[in-house]
Amino acid sequence: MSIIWTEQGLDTLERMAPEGSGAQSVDRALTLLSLIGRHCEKGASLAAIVEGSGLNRPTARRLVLALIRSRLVEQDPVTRRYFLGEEAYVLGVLASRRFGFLDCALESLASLSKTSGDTSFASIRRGDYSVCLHREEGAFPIRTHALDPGHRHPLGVGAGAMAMLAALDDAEIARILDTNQAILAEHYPAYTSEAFAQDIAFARSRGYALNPGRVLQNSWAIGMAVRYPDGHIAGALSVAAIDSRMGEARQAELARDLAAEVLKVETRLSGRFGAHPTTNGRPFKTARGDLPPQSHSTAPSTGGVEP
Amino acid sequence: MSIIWTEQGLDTLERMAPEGSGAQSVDRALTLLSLIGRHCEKGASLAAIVEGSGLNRPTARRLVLALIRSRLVEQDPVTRRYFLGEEAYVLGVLASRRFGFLDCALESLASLSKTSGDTSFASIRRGDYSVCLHREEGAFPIRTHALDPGHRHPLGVGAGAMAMLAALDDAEIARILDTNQAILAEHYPAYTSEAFAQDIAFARSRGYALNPGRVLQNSWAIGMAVRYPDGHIAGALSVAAIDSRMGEARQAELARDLAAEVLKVETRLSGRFGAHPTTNGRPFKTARGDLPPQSHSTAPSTGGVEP
DNA sequence: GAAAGATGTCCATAATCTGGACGGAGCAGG
DNA sequence: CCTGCTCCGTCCAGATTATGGACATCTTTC
Repeated sequence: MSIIWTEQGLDTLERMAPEGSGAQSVDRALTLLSLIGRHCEKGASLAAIVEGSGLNRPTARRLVLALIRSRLVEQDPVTRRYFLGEEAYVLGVLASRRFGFLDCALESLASLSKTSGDTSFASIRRGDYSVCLHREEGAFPIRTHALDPGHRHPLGVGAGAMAMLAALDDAEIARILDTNQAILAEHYPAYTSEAFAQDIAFARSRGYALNPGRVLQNSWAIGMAVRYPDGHIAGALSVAAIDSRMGEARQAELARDLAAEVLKVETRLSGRFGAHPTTNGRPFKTARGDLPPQSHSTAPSTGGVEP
Repeated sequence: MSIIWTEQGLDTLERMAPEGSGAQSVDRALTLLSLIGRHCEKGASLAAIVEGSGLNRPTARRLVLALIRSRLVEQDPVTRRYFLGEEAYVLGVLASRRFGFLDCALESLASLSKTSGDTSFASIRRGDYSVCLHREEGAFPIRTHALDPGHRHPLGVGAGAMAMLAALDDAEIARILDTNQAILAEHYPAYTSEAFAQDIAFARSRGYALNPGRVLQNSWAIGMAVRYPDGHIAGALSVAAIDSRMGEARQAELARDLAAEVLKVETRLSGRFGAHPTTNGRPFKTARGDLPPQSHSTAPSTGGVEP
């Protein structure tokens, strides 16, 4: 009925292990971890994990037990459902010294939702996907719950994700769309190549991305990308509302607010990561989608430090 | 020379796997993850990882590669050092819906450091250890850097950790001290059984824990535990200063401020987790130190929901 | 500029993980 | 109260997987 793809499935496993590079159980376990993260609100049942991972029950359970031993995952003793654990929180806090996008964005989301009355989101790119980190509700009573924290959509699907996609160069866009081809065709019929081309062109000319109800009918949204001081993309902010609240005029208005907040977030990021030009105070780009299992001397692409 | 135990070693591995419960590479990999988390500031070299884990290089590298594949870890292409990756940040954000201690504490840390001029910390309990999540510097020029984010000390070592320890019941305290015995003897000679008994008694009678320079000479601190609405411990706040700024009078003064901020944090936590009495809006206690590899019906101890 | 110190890699051996099959808990209905 | 169903957790022989000593390479040091 809905086009949404919440209980998203066994995509990652297949594509992930580039090729016999050892430690496969670890790969599988971490896939499960990510999967459990997506169900962070209500927890993941073992069945859901099995279903979502393509593994079989015993294997999944053994791996999840390992995650529990490390406290990355907890199991509700009564519901038997699996949740992210305390260690995940701790690691996140420690990692946020290098990836503080959400920290810098929260305030702006609050402001956006307050002035607009609609719901705003922060998303980041993770490989060829976009993950929602936070949803800030607005006061307007009709709210679209198309996107929950933890949910993941292919890059380009949704306003924030489209803003991030449109900010990339054409070659990479092509690669990403190609990689996600199968999933797009299966779960997001509204996102044809033409739709992508159109949305990308729109985003580039207008400066903001628009999702004209492609994921969920009547649920429109606009989004803008946020960049680290060095220019690479930190994430995106977006605001969603029902279509009747997204006419041309209001789009322009929201886009103005959005732009202002994006600037603020970038300023905060800059204050936090831009100050250490020589040291490693900010994330370096990693290899992208694939990851040819290391090549000592063939990583000049971006460098970790200054140009 | 220093008593501090920063580059802490191969303790976890040995004790962790309760006994042949499968998925051992996952255990090892996640131990490495935690280890890398401890070096979050400057990154971990492969040598440090090898040293710290007790594994050998090839194995460590293979496991770290698996972590990199999952984006939980990144490697600086030039330094070759390993850092926590973006996925760790994402998971942390998602987990923080259930463990938002630091979110609720940050503001109070800022306030504490501002009014006192000294450095304040937020720590949480992780098993039989205490992990520092955040350090907020004060204005006073002489600062002790005894505790960095990511650092881990046995429960009871340091003011915050002692506050959490003293809040537990005697049986559990005994178990914890017993578990940590070897590490304490080796790395924290100042923490004798008598010292513990004394500090615990002090904390319980005064309402705040005091570290009279036991970790680092002249570096004193006071700490107080913070609780979730259901009474179980969320973490601790602490303030550290050189001994000359920790006389009885100032202790009392700081303790008063600390108590006020602890109350605020607990109020925030309550607003965030207390509101959902029936649903799973807050973390449930997990099994403690060990974790007898699951026992379906023998987990009535704490229950996940309401009494 | 050569030694020392790290990092990354290979491959035969040995231990580990896999997954079909089984037992049990909780629940709805007759 | 029992039956049927679903979901969860566990076991064990077979097969795939990980292990770590030894080697190659790059970087730093004296």
